[in-house]
Amino acid sequence: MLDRDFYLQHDVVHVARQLLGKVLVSNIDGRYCAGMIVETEAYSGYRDKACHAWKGRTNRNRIMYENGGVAYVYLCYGIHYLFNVVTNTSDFADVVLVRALEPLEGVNTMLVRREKNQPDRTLTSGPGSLSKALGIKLAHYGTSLFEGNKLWIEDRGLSASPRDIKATPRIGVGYAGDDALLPWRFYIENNPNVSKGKFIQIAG
DNA sequence: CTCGCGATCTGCT
DNA sequence: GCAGATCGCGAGG
Repeated sequence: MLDRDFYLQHDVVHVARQLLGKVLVSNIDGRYCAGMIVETEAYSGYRDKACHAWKGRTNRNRIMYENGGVAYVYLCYGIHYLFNVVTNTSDFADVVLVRALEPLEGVNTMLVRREKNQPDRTLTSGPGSLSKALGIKLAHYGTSLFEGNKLWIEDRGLSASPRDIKATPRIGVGYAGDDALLPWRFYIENNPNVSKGKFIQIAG
């Protein structure tokens, strides 16, 4: 699994790019699942209006201020659990949101959790969907990603080549003013599992 | 305590 | 394209 030093890197945007092609593994409720990360977004602490840390420390976001390498999970729209990786050293409150996976192992378990009969490109596409497929819930708030056995990330040598990585503005953060335009969403081009969310297009 | 709203997904049109 | 689901957070009284 990726070690502590990977998560302590200071450039969260770079980490978001590096995570493409890495493999997110869950061993939750006795079920093993793995998927290659194909879409991420970077959120950069108090400097970034789209980041939950922009308004300062609260009970919900307190884990973001820890040293990198733990999970920040929160409930969105009262329905979906969104999984983030805390990065950088303590007090920066940088995180990477994992937005989509390509299923690799444990597909049957994912199907059961998602209440589907057949795999399709939506099985782990979108942040709420992938959390449901992997069994990630609020109980995993603060889970260590480098010294536990529930949730971790591996480098299996699948990393995307730089020319296949595309950048766009982040999805669903229109309220963030100028920061909504930052090209901090990254995905692997032509991967069918990348989410189809709406985002603000940069002119040209 | 109340209230507005959100880093979404799905199904219907 | 659009509304509904569903609830904790965070601000304000």
